[in-house]
Amino acid sequence: MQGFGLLPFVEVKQDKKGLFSLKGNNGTLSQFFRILPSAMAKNYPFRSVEEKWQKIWSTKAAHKTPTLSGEDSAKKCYVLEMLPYPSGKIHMGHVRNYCIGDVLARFKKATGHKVLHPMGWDAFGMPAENAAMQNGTAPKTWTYQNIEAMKATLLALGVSYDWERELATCSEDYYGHEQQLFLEMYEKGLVYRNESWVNWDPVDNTVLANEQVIDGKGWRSGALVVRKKLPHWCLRITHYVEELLANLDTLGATHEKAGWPEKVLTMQRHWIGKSEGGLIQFGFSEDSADRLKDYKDPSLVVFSTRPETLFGASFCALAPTHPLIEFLAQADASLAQFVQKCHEAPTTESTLSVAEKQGYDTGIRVKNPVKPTETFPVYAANFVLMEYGTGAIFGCPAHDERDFDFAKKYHLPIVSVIRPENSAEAVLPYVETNGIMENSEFLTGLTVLEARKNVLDALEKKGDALRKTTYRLRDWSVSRQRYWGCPIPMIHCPKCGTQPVPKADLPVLLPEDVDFQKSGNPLDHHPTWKNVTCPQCGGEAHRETDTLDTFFESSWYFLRYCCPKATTPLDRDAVAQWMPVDLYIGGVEHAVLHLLYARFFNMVLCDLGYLEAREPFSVLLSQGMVCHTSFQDEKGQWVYPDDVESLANGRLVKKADQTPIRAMRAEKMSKSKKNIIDPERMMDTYGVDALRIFIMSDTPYEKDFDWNTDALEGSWRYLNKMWRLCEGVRDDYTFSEDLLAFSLKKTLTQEEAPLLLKTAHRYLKKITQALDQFAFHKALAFHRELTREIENNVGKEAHACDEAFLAEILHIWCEALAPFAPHFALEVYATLFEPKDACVELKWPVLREDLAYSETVTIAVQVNGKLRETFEIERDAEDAVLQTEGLKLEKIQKFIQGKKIKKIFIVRNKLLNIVVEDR
RNA sequence: GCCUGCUUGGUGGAAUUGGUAGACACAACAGACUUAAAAUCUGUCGAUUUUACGAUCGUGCCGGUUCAACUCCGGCAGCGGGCACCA
Repeated sequence: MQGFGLLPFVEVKQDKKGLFSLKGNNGTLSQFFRILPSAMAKNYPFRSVEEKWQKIWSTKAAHKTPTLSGEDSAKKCYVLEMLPYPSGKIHMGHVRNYCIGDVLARFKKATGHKVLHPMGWDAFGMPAENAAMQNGTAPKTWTYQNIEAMKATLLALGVSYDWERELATCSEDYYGHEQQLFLEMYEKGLVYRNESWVNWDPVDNTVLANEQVIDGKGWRSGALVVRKKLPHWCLRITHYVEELLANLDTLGATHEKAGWPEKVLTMQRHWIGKSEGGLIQFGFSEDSADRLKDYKDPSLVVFSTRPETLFGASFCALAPTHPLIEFLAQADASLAQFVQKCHEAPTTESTLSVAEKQGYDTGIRVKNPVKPTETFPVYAANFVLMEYGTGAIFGCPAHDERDFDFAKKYHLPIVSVIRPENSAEAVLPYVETNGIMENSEFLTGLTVLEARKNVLDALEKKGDALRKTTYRLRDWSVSRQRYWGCPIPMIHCPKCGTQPVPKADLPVLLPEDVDFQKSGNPLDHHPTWKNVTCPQCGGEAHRETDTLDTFFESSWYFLRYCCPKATTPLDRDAVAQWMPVDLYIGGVEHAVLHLLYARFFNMVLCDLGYLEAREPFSVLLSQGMVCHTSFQDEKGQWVYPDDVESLANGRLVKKADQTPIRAMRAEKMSKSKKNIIDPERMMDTYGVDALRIFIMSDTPYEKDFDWNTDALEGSWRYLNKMWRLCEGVRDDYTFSEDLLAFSLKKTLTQEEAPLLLKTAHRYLKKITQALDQFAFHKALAFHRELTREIENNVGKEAHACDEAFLAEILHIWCEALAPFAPHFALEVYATLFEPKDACVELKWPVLREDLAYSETVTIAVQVNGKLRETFEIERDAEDAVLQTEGLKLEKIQKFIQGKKIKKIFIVRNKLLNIVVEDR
């Protein structure tokens, strides 16, 4: 039957199953569509498909890590996602993280890499103890219950983890080995015990991290936090500071290779905070000698990065905890009072920074080392930190804002010693370092940098200075007065002092009969656990009751994944095979602490002989947060998105009582603001693959992601549409097993290949490139375009595209989707090509590079840089041909008529710009 | 305050790294199918202007380089992130 007149050309055909379909190729009916009984227009049955493939993966051990032989080493690929804390439920942030990791792991595996893709649990930490205090569940029970629940969700998500390598950091096996590593570090001199100031909660009897101090009060007890000196176990991360800093330069991304984001490298550089300067000695003035005759040091040592400003110095300021201040306070009650006041003030660095600058004139005076006739006062000051430099500074008010404020407050002289290069006088404080020295005797007239070198040379010669580099980074205090952590394997003996636990006695196990109702560290008031005999003298001794900071566990878990069953902490060969991690994916919130500690550990373990690669993570992908609008009711209470209803007039009300709701801006999903979407509910409603596709769509991985359930539904519709497309194909075609093999073997020229095959290869190339650049959202956009091409052409071109070619096209289409939607892709693959389900994961399609470009190109024609017309021409046409063709165009003629052509610019295969005289 | 990013339709975002701005989606609107709805399919969707063909403007703002600028340079504004008495 054929149409005529205004009716489109239509062909009605009846297929094998007796269904009718219409084919048309008119503009209004360009779509191939099918008349289907409503029962046939069914959706992708995600539940059964997911269940089926997850079962197959598990029984066939599809995600087991391959063993590597020698020649495989170039093909190894270690894909790692930051291990989660088992808080109880998988949240959307996790889903995003693990989807990125899984797409990469599956893509790498499909392209022939030998992939290690493990998962585990960062299982020690406070929430488990809080749960114990609140509901009496033992931390261990609570933690393992959570692990079980979260693991079930991850399995349901279809993430390709090798679960045989799963580890929980709270297991004896893991922390026992960790204790051994701790002892080896101790033997190497990398562990020491130190007294330092901590935030102490006097009600809970525990140390608080800075983040746990809120407005100077303990976050749990509400008690006023005090500073307390406490013995701590510390790790000498500062021994590695130069390497930690220098290697950052090698980690960045280049044209040739991916690397770490520049942002993270910058943050680590700042955290390390290297500054070069000098230690400068200030002698005490003669009139102070009397008060200082019993003081241990004959002079005051100050660290400065700006020694060239010494001629403008007018005071020294010391930390309240500086030994000189402590010494003077013994004889000066009001100084002691001032020091006391400083100690009581809120103690976090952020609250310190807003506090007013306060000083106390000690009455002591020091001599200016470059001008010994001049003396100036020594203050105790609340803004000087004992932890940085020497805990003492000299102030040059003219060239430092803080010193300027201080000098004004206490009426100290302000003398300019640097003037800007181009003007006679600076607006003070002048803090720039480009300038010329003035009022500085032998330095006057020099540039700042010359003066700095000069003055240090001069002072060093006299023995009054020593060049020195200081860092912001401090040694890592790993002690926590907590129960649910790795016990520090040390013993305190009243006779022999502190002794390491003999390695044969490891692991030091956590006791399980613990009382959480008393405040303080449960290990400390356990009746028997800490009683032990001294390994040296055999006398009565007691265990260290501090446990390790949980960052300790996360600093080496990625190494243990290489050899999870090893009887030593690490198996050198296995680690050498897999390390470094090729792709590390996680949240940017770990940019500094975790990633710095892990790098440090990696270096230490190299030096302990466990591995060779000094940097653990080659490429770091830091993903953005998952955000959602948060809602508040009239009373300012947070409301779950699920409890909010949008009325026809656009207003928002509470479902329960129809009271108005206010929508706040989108921010990171968090329990406290209730702006959370439960991944499991989304998986139940739309299926896992829809969720996986959605979370990888639209937004680049590194940016924050605004949750949008409508758009998730769009991904679900996309899967249904593809599902229907496949049903149509199945009705029309049967692909024999040798068909594809035949097609792939065949070499094809541009002329032989049907258009759709060329299109498929063009998109395959784009999708592959996008994935190589981690542009997942673009890969999916291209896949949608490919789907549309297939949809628009498969019916129409049935005779022009024989079955072998179509088989190849559909292979590309299905395999390119597999990393994103593995269940769907496998099911489609199985129903089209592989009815026996023999295939448990798909290979990446083979690209026919020579077909991946079309033989014609569109040339844009511009006149004076403005687009006026386009035309089609065969690829790689000569410039002269392009020019003639372009100038021939009617529209172009209109624009250049009667004007003189000045110049013509030609970009091969792209564009033609005709520059004419403009009148 | 210092250091960093970022700024493109109603929204998320593309743009082969200087060469056709708005791919692909979400939302919205219109139409087809349907008794109706849902689903599905089709179309429209930066602004101004034009009956129409089209034209002009348009990538936070101002200026520059260039045949050609979202892209490069200089200045400004806004938003986000990191660090914050660091001597």
